[in-house]
Amino acid sequence: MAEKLQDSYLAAHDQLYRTLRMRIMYGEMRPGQAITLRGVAKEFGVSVTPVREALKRLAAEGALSISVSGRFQTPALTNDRIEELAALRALIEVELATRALPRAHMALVERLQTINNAISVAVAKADAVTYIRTNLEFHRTLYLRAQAPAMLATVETVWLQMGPTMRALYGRLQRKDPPIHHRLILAALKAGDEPGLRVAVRADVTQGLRMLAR
Amino acid sequence: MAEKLQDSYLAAHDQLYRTLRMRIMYGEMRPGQAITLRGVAKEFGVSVTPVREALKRLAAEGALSISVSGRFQTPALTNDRIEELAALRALIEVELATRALPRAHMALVERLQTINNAISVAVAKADAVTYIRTNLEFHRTLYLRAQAPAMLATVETVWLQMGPTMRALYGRLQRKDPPIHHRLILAALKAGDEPGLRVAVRADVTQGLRMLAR
DNA sequence: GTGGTCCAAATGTGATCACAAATGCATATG
DNA sequence: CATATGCATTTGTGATCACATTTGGACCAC
Repeated sequence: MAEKLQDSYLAAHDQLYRTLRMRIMYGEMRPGQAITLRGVAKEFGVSVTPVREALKRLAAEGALSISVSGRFQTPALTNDRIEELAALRALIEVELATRALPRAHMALVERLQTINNAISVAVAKADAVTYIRTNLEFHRTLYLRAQAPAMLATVETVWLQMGPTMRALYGRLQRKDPPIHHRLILAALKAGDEPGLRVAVRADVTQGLRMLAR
Repeated sequence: MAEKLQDSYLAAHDQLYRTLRMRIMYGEMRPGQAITLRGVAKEFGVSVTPVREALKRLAAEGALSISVSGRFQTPALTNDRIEELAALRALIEVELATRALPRAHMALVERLQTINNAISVAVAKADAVTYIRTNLEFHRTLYLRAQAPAMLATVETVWLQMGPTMRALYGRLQRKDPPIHHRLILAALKAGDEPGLRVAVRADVTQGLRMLAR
């Protein structure tokens, strides 16, 4: 099976998948950017076989779209699709936060605050990729406490689909302030305030949507 | 690209994907059943290359699980995982039904009633596969009216993951009656009763869960 | 200049092969 | 009879090749 001795070793197609997935989810690619089998194969020094698997997998998750002739590119989402994905985020993430709440102890809140500081730094530097990555890390860290792997996987797929678009939106946004809703989330977690937490998460998730609908 | 002239032609790996996906979603395979590249390749008269793509794609969607040594098999879900997937169904399908409600005219209700009759026939014959397929067709027909393709795709992925388990559950269930909740859904659609529709959909989706938790 | 034609390069697809690891069963051993 | 050993088979992975289609642009006609 071409696997080496160490457990940490990953098959080539899996390594490719993870690397490309991060690039897409964290906004390192523009919407509509083309990807070719031989281009990726050359960049990573492998043949087209593992690249095909990685790209097909990403396409199956909606991270890439396939043209009628089989070409791969990052998706350029319509406004309707963005609204739908944001609604999905709201539905699932509110549930995940609710399930995490009874397990959210002080140590978790402190970790979230640390991540939030990193988000503020990224905002100050206008570093879009770091902003997106740390922002998603904030959410993922909270939701991991929900002990709901299927829900988390589903919402990560949604994040993946929105990656390139979020990057493009960030450029238009010109953020200057650290995320206000994250503070509301942290306050609700500390207070054990479930209704407040649900409102705060929903607001945070749908916040970026409003500036789009102008 | 090895495609023929007609638009209806599909690439081999896509044809494989759709066929296997239907087998899994509609409960034609038992939980834990093994699938091999060469076995599928031989059955369909193709090489392993397109089979690999189809199986990897199904695995990416959670329809198949991969052992540490790379073997494919249908997933055997834990009770926790089943509860989680049912909760996901409830979240998303209630939203889809709500979005479909204002567009649900009489013609749609009549189509749903026709499908419901087919479900009753399948129940009477104790035909598990037909029951699962027509039951999902009932839901899909309603949700198509919601004009929310991303949500529909997400919930179909959940159905896919539950396929083999639903079949196993059906064997234990020994259904004798046509689905009572579907009648409640139809009544709520006719009356334009959104709260009633939400309750009915949620009950229908989580119904099968209770007999599992015994 | 505009639109059409043709051809070379680029691209995805599927088959085949070599390889390494895992599997499973027969055989041996206590 | 139970357990361990060894070996042939099975299995997934990745590289390579041939092929058909698509793409892009140069070239030409009007």
